[in-house]
Amino acid sequence: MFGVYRNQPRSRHQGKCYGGNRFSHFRKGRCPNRKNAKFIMEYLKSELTNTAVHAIENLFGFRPEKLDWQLTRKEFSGDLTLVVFPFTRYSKLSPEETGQAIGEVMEQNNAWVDGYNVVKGFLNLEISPKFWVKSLADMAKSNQLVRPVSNPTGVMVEYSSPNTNKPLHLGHIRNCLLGWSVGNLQKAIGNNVYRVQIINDRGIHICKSMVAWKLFAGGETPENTGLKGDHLVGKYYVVFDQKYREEIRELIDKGVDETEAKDTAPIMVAAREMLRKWEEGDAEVMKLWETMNGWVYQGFDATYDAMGVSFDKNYYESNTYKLGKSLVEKGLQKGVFYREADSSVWIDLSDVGLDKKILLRSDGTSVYMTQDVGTAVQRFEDFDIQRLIYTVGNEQDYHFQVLFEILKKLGYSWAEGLYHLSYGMVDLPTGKMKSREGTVVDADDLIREMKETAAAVSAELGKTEGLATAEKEDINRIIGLGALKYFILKVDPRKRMTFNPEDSIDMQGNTGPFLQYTHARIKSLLRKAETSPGISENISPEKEEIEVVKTLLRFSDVVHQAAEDNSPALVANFIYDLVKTYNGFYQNHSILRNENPEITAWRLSLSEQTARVINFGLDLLGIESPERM
RNA sequence: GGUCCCGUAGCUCAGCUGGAUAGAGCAACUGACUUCUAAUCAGUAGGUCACAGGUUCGAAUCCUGUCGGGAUCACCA
Repeated sequence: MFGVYRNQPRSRHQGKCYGGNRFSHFRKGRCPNRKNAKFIMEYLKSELTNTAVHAIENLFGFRPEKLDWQLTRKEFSGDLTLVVFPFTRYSKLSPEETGQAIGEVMEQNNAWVDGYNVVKGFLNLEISPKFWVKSLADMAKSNQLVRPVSNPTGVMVEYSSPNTNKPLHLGHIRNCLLGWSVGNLQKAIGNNVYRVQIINDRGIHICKSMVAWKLFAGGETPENTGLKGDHLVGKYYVVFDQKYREEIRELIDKGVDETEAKDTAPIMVAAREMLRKWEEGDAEVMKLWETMNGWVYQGFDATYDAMGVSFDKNYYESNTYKLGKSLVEKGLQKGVFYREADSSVWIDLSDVGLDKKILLRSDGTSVYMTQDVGTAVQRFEDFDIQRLIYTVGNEQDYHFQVLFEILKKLGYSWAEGLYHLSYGMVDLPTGKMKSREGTVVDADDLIREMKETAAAVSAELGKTEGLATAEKEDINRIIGLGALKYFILKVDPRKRMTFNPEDSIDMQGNTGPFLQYTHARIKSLLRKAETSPGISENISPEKEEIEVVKTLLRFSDVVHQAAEDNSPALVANFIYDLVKTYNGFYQNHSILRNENPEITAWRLSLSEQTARVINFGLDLLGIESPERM
């Protein structure tokens, strides 16, 4: 049976880095209630909807099911726009006349509507400045920025899930940042979140590292070399591969054919023997295995810590790989599975457009799928959860399609709550990352380089002069990581993305540091202010200020949408929008140097709420907001 | 070959249940720091939304097909 290990077994996370898709049957099915799909302040919308529905009913004798509201585009005057095309068949009027008729009634009947104009089939309503002033005041008073869901559920998020034979790389970074942020999003809307990973700690890959270490390391340890544990083990995985290829070449030179050479190279034979002993529970092998995995976990912990991600529970494949066998028995009895003549067990999913899939080998052992069936059941027993989100690259789309289908057929009601957060590869300009060609971007290296870049930019701009070294370093860490995380998270998860290690990640424009900078600048403003932020009824806000309020009011809906779509990118793009809008205001209006203290107080309040939303939003992405930079 | 994902400015990306003249950043060019942090702001230039049909008052968005890129279809994980 060992002959089947032709290559390193793949894990949840492979050497390649990964683009998601949204094919999931469940994606569309599970959220029929999409009334919040438009990021428009609910309150105003519902107020206006009532008025508009009445107006349409009285005018045209027909009651619309729902209205199409959108924020008025900048090039037109007005704040909110109602699309009236759908009503023309009832009004028997032109789109312009229809809009005029509705607009007139709305202006008369709704206190928030100050005026209106109609362009083609678009009714643009002008909302009273009082509304925006009131909204900001409400926001400043409220202690929550995101409306909680009415019935919270338990949500488990799985991410990272590495192999234990080499360090984490850029692909894991995307995976971890996505998983972490998706967990944050669920939490933000009020769900209970459990974060887990499944660690592929057994199998031929770790045996390769073990064999190579035993043969060539001369007793090297993380302690006596100063190497991070995961890098040390990864080093010997590379050594194994080099040695293995040497041996194959030698055998081929002696006239052995290639297939046989690959099969009989002594170091590979030794690795297989080690795996066999591991499966028997051989004491010496187990001890080495535990030691080397221990090194790896220490290394992983350091990287997770640097990334700012953590887990509530780790699952280990050495514990779970036999799970699921008893469930197969159950499935056989129910007739969900069937047994072939050679006694292997299968499921036929051709009724749902999928193939046949094996669940037990003819020798009775589990496969990846069996294990995942077992682990899923285990997790729903371990935790009070209704949903389980797997953050795994899109190369495993098919696997999860089959997995979810199997669990449904086994009759688990929670199977409807399974979701594969399928994300795209991270490519290099030259194509895929390949460990053999040494083009893998190491996570630790990348994080370190980002901090160095931040330090260099900081020094060049002279921004942190006069601060203590420790504080400078902390700021550089926050900015460097912010740049990296935002760079990755602003992209739609399911799309593949290109990363060029030659260009360092930018710190200007649509970047993490730009958002952080805006936050730091507001904080500085608030420190310097002699007036406290506050709201006066008499304020008549400027155009730029209203734009900021409008943007702030979208936040809750954006977070809900992002949680529903499992897309941190929506939050990232929103914060960028907010910051652009705020900076437009900041650059054009003086805040502290203002003769009217009421205006200063209002602008400080606007700024304070903006900083609050930036801070909260960045936190959802796992990005810290510096007080100064 | 079957199935699935992707294709928007030179580059990296937005564009939400179909809505107005498809938007940002980078790179290029022009302007704004004795004034709250210029890691900023304002502006110029840059597009047959891969292509062809269809549905619709209206399509980058939905449907069909074609082309291009990728993934997957193991008694591997």
